[in-house]
Amino acid sequence: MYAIKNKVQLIGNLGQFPDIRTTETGKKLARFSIATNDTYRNSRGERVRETLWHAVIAWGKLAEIAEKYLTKGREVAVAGKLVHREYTDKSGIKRFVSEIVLNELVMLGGGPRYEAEPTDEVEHFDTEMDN
Amino acid sequence: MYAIKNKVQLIGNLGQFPDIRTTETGKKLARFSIATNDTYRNSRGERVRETLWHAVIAWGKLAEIAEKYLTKGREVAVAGKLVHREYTDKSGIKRFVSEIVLNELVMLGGGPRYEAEPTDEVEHFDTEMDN
Amino acid sequence: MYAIKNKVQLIGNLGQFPDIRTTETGKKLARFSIATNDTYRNSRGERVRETLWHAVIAWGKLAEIAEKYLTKGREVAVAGKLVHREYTDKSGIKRFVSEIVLNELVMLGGGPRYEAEPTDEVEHFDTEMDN
Amino acid sequence: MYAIKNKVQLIGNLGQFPDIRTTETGKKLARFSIATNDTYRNSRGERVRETLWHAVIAWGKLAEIAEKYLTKGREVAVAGKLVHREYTDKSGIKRFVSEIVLNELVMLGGGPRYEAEPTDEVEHFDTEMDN
DNA sequence: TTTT
DNA sequence: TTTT
Repeated sequence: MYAIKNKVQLIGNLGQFPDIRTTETGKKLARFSIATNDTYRNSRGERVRETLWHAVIAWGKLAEIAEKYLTKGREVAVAGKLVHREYTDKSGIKRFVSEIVLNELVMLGGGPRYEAEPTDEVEHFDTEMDN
Repeated sequence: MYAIKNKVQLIGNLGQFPDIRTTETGKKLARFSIATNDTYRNSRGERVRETLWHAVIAWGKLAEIAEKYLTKGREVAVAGKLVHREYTDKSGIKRFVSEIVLNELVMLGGGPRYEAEPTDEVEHFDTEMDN
Repeated sequence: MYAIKNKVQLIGNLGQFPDIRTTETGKKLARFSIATNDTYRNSRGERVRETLWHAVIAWGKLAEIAEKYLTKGREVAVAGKLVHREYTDKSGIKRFVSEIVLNELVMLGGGPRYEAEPTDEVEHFDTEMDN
Repeated sequence: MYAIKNKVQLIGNLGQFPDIRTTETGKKLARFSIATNDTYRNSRGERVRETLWHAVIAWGKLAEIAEKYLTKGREVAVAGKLVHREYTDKSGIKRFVSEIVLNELVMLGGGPRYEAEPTDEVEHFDTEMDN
């Protein structure tokens, strides 16, 4: 994709450690969520905090970097392409999901800021996906 | 929103004339879809064309400009903020939608031209919105 | 400026504390340099480090925030407009300078944090400025 | 370069046909200027038109595309990296120049169209370049 | 002149 | 589910 025609860029923090998988064809993918935080004044003049959670996916080399370096809470800047997919969930309902396919990943701030608890790592995505 | 923290930018063409509405509080909104077109080579080395349709929403003055100047097929460059909303459809199913809340709109190519003033602060509304 | 038509964005570190001034008309301005750091492999396959220094200028409220919160070495993300000016130096030589007029400033990493409100419209001044 | 750390993006028109050269090492380069146009209201409330001219340089394949497809006046969207160079002019005066090293080039509006493949990594050359 |  |  010509990035200038479809470009998303986020600066925020990881909600969880990346979820790492490998496709049948041997390609690694990493999924994680990034929170962007905003504060603004609403119509009544009150300061409101808004957090948006964005689903991102990294493939190949970027997935490997995500696996090695990204930790829960980590501050990152990412850029990628906005895509929209359709899938059918377990109950047979057709659903849509929008996500950002990364092509850039820059770690910000100092080192890992989260001490990894011995894990009960939760999957955040129900569906299997093809490519 | 600090645009640098959550920024989407698209260059593409309108799929249809904008859909214009007015909220109960008298604010105008315009909704339309933008197609971004990509051609790339797939794993078998074939040229593939990919079109992605992105839902965008413009408020207030940008909505008025969209109403006046945007036409089906028009080439535009837009920038905005990526948001994700949840709603319940008519059949009671909870659905998610991702859309781009515009703060910039530039008309490209031929045809009548108007460049929307950038509205930096995305306007926030407390009111519920239908889909 | 329609930011989408002229947009620069940098993530890097301040070389020095901002230089703060006030124009005759009472407007505050802050000037500082941001280093962007890159490592790449050159044609001989050696890892090379490249640092670029960018001149930035912030006006009004952004200048006040820069004055209060920006420190030497601070990691920041900035966005603005690329401008080019011509001036005559002390020895009478005509010189050109390119700089980024900020409209967004986000502090990254640790340390005291304040996120500048985006000022969408770059402020324009008729007055001459020294360098 | 991680484009997200140093990114410039312009939408505007070419001032002239690109100037095409080839380095001693056989690499093609194209130089051209892009005008970005802005209208804003000055302190006296008058509408002012501002045109900024940006120097851009494209290497390799992008230079070839520029040579083949870019014409005077052509509307383009470009993205690249902001660099600053120092050189000594014919009269022995040390001068600075800022320019945008392209990694994306999209032709807009009417006319023959070709969309340059994005080259994410800016190519780096050890050789000196004249201006 | 920064940072990792 | 993050961060300040």
